[in-house]
Amino acid sequence: MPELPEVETALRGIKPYIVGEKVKDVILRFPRLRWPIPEQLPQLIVGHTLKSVVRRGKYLIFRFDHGALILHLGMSGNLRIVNHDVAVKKHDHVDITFSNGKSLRFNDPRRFGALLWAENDVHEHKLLSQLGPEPLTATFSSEYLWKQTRGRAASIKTCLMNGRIVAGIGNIYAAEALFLAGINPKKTANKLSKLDCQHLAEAIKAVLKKAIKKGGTTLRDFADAHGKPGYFKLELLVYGRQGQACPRCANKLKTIVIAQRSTVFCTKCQK
DNA sequence: ACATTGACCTGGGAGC
DNA sequence: TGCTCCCAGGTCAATG
Repeated sequence: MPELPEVETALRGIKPYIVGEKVKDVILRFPRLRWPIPEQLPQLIVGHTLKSVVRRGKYLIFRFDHGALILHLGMSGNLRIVNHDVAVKKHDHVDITFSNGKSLRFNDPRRFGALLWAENDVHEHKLLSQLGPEPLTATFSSEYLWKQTRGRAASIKTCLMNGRIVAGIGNIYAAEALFLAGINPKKTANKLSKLDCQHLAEAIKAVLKKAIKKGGTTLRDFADAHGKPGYFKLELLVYGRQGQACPRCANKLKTIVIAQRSTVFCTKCQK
């Protein structure tokens, strides 16, 4: 389920049920995700109080006084809040049970997700230390995008999906933002004008804000903390709409492959 | 330093 | 119905 708006939606859904609660138990049913979940996780956090949960890019960080859990949903991960005695489903790999009787349940069919423990400063962790700025902060600006794209031979879409340049943007929102900005996804990053960068930075912020407001995009398996699906899908302008009419000029939307990911765009509106 | 590709997984849908 | 093939929201690690 996972680009920035979906992770943000998951965060908002789970936070009220678990922050300030003490961890009662950790159940590892299938600890082999992208990397093995540390076996000693129960000993590390049982009895400790969850102080806060924050998002960084597509990662969620669960802070304790003595360290933090880093969680990534991969391609198919999902978090639910359930009462501790609710029957498990297929691919419910981990439960973190809290003293209020609620469990945070991590389901991930494809197992590209991750759950790791970081001592000390979590932002110094290998997975987080190289991340670029959050796209919804002032640091991510037209000027920043201009500087980052100078000298880059990769396509602009590849750059948007590069977490070292900007965090949290994936295949859906890269396509949507490029459409909104009227930029061909295959355009060499270095060839973007200053005006392109301005339009693109604005488009990224606009599409992410709107998606968060709508509660993320549901393709097939994303649901919020209560199992309720997101509703943004109907409003996607280009993603998944290959062969259909461009919402702006009615030209037929085309698919190309960029960096092994399918990319939908309008050949007339996006130059 | 940057760009590209392979690899890791399961499940759903299309086509035969 | 059932099989095979293709595709899917990510991104690290290895290679050029």
